[in-house]
Amino acid sequence: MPETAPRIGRPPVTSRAQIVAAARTLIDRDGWERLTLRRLAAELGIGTTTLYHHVRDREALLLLLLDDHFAQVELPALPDDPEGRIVAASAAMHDALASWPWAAEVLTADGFIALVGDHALTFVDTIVAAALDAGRSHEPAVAVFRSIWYYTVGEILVRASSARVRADGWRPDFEAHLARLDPARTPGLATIGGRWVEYAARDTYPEGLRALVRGLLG
Amino acid sequence: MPETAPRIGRPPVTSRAQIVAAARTLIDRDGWERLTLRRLAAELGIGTTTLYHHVRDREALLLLLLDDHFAQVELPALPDDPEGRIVAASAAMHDALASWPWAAEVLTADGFIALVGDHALTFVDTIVAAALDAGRSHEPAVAVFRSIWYYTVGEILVRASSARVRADGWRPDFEAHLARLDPARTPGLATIGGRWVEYAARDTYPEGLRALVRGLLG
DNA sequence: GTTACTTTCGGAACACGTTCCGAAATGTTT
DNA sequence: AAACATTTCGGAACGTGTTCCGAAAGTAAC
Repeated sequence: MPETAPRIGRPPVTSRAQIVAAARTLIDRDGWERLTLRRLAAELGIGTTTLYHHVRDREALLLLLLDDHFAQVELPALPDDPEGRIVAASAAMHDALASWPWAAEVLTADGFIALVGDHALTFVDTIVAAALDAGRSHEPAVAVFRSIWYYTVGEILVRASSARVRADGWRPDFEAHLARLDPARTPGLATIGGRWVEYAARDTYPEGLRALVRGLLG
Repeated sequence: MPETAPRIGRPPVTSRAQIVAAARTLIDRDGWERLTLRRLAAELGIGTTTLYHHVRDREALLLLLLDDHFAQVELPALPDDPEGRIVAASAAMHDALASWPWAAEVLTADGFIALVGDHALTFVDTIVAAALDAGRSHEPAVAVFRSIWYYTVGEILVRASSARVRADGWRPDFEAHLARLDPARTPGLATIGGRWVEYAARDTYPEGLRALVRGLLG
């Protein structure tokens, strides 16, 4: 946009890009959980309130960070057939998210719509376009993407949650809870028992994805 | 548990059940978004800090509330074939969550494992047991449940998010963002455009579920 | 009755995200 | 120069979830 409008008023002391950059610095130095708006403002040498003139929300900032991460991820070479393209793009999307330690936190910030930032849309589009190619009409194509998206985010969240459960103390609690189930009332779960937790920790994304895509397109 | 241990020390002024009941009262009276720990303690006539001796966390309280809701939901009559059983139980689980206006908030509180409270397990078990019946071994049966769970929660979250987007002002933002897409870079999304938002608002859970289950068991 | 022990209670304080609203800094007009 | 319009800045304050740690209230032993 080469529009240089009248440019009236006090000039901004900070840009959105600077904020994102400072946030990344802060995260790399002190860790994700120490990223607060106050600390971020201090890092930039501005008042905390000022952040709100550049970013709607803490959540909006997180989405900017997520998109910033997606900007550095490349879509791999894709197969020709639609199904293969969907699988490859989904796996790339999954890996991009899984390599981001704080993805779980951001992904649960606001559901699943606004989350799709500018750069992530490349991945989204590949999947939607492939579903269209495979003969789906508009609404079903979007539905295909959504199912894949749920599965992708879900598997990441479950694994993150499983890690947190292991780190805190209450993994024994949960396993004990499973073990204490009444086999008459919940025979299936009683059969599985503590292995539930074990399974949740295992990354079986690719297999599940292939089955899912086959079902969606089949 | 008829164990009556020595019972030493100061007797509790409140029980977990009373806390949950008070929370429900508060929600019914003032709305979900006004449920805070301070107000809850005030409702009970106890100090805010005291809540923490009965409940680990705000999140733990939400999970108790969710389970309390599931305790009032009945599993419908189920077909004989495993696939039909899975579909029916999943739909019941979905309806139970969808009828809970604050489900989205709770479901994103902590991922997907601890979330499965005591009463909800009836639904979980029905699905897992049916997958076992359909010939799946332990780990795949759990994987089947997880895929269904992701889809169920995801569709609820998307619809909740879509409603919030409509309520706030930034639906136009997002639609405009979609409309502004470069058709060369994202041809699929450019084709779909603003209808994305429209589709997200539509409840197509049953159709999607049937396709999903067919894929998972096929 | 006194002491010791165990458990629950809750006031005070902290950091957080967020909002109100007035101050500050610029471009434009007179 | 001066007044105005427009935009950004940020201090103060609110309500939130959460933790520290000492006070309170009971039971058991002496």
